[in-house]
Amino acid sequence: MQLEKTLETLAQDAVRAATGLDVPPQLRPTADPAHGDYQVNAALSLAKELKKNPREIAGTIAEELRRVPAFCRVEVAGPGFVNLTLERAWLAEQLRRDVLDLEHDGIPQLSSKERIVVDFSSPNIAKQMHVGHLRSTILGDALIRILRALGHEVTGVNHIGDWGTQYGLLLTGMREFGDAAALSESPIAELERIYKAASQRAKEDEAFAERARAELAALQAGNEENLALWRRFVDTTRAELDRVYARLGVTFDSWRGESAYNDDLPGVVERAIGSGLAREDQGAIGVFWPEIEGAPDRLKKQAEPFLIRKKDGAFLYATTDLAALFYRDSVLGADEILYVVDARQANHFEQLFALGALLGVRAKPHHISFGTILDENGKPLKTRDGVAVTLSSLLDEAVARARSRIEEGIAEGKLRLDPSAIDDVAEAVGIGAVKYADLRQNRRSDYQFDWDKMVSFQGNAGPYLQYAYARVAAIFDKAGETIREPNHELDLGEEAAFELAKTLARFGEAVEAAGRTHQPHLLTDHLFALAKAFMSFYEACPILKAEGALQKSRLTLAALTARQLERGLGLLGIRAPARM
RNA sequence: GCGCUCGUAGCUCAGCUGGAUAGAGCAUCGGACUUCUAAUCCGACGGUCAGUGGUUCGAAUCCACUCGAGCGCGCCA
Repeated sequence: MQLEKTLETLAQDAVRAATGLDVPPQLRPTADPAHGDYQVNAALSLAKELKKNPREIAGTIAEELRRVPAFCRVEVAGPGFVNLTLERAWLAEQLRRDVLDLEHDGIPQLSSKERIVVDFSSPNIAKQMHVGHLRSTILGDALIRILRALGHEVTGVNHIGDWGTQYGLLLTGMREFGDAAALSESPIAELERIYKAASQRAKEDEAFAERARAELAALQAGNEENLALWRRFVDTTRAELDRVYARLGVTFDSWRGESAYNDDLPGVVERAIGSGLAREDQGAIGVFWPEIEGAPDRLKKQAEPFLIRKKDGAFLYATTDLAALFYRDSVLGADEILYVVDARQANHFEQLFALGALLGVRAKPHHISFGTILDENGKPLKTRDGVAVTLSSLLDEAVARARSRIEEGIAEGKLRLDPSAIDDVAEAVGIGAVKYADLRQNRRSDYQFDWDKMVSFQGNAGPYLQYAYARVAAIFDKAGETIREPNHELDLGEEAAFELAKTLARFGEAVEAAGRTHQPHLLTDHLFALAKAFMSFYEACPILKAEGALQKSRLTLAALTARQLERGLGLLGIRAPARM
């Protein structure tokens, strides 16, 4: 359920009844438990408008709130706060709806469903995926899962870099010194080798460079042989990428990449020129913002144009992006388009979106920007030799560290895990830790990657949540029930049970807020609070040793916790093993 | 030069539609395992919210300036 939203509605009704004004009630959780569970602050800001003493206004609001069964205590305090204490029986009754909601576990189903396209991951063909792709991939995947859970119709697109000038070098390089066997064996490594050698050769050997340009021109003109070889590059790379995605548990609805828009590019430029927005300058074609009526203020002051065609007639990625924007708007019929891309491209997207709007694009685009992954010294994460760390080596490292911690735990008798399950659990914990470490942080800021912190497995980290789930799952193992069975009356008399219930009752709004604001860290924050509340409950309120109605109540709270943890982790793309 | 993002506890970060004594994790210190799994729990310590001024009954949050950091800025993606 959405506890705060529910209470806010009740409070707004009370404020309206008390003052005649339909204004936000300013409901907030209290900072200090001595002030109750929630407070309504509207009286303070209404004082000026109503020309009344804020305490007096608070008094009349409190009067209304005392009639609401959700609260057992309503008090005016300080300069005009209205402090509210939840009626536990009411909360128990409300939470029962979530207990019975086996389909959604309390996640609200939005009435205004939208068609959303999410553009994420987008690696280049013929290159290893590296840490630079990590955030986009797991952030995009989590957002898709969250938005779908809320009822939106979502299409995940991998806008791969499968077209461009590098293919001239690759085609020529492959023919002159490529190794067909190596290309089949480990395609990306071979393509990277070829590309490196070819670009070096092109600098030293003008004839080679000329051949590469000719092959590129032939490819773009539709030469069959070149297209076949290019397709081989794409397909073999794709197979290798698929292995990384499978490991991450990430899937796409579409792999429509740059090459798919190739034929649209001349038309896109024509359309921009025809509308009077783009013009020629020094042989190139672009949009000069100070000249554009209706352009956003900031862009009006920008001297640099948004170029969509180079002076040699070639197109740029701005052109491709514009073509993709049109396609997603008119062909896919998107209401919203999310671009999960590095913050450094903010200016590019600002211009792309502004131009799209001026050209009549109806879909609402958002740049879901995120910061750079830094090392412990605050520099962009690289290997010792200055190369970007590959994604698979990073995952290998995480899983290896998880495995050694698991083996340690088993040796110390602290973890109970069958040896045959170690591989699987290490994979789930290691990869879950990588994902959680990223998702738990506000995506806008850069984030410092720290192996020790991430794999310390203590506190606010993925394994903590997985451990909480494994603990609760073990109870149901022993009880011989599934986490979907118990649906008994709740008794929230004990503090730990009440605290847990309050957290459980906010799961729905945590998912909703994470989706609405495209910030998965709002969900990780909530899940951590939930796991923590459960751990306290677990220590304070034994379940299997309890009896009668009390045991049933505790079992039901534990069951709902397990369901929300499993589903919540699932929305982040993190597995929850039943044993660890 | 123009623009964007950001400075919160020793470290890594939440909080920023303005509300009571600024939160969490890690680290440090002290307690709790013949266990429903101690990757846990309970407690303690720790902050002039970069600085200055302003708006307000009230500012970490809004505005201005200063200092400091990162990033982006015509034919790469």
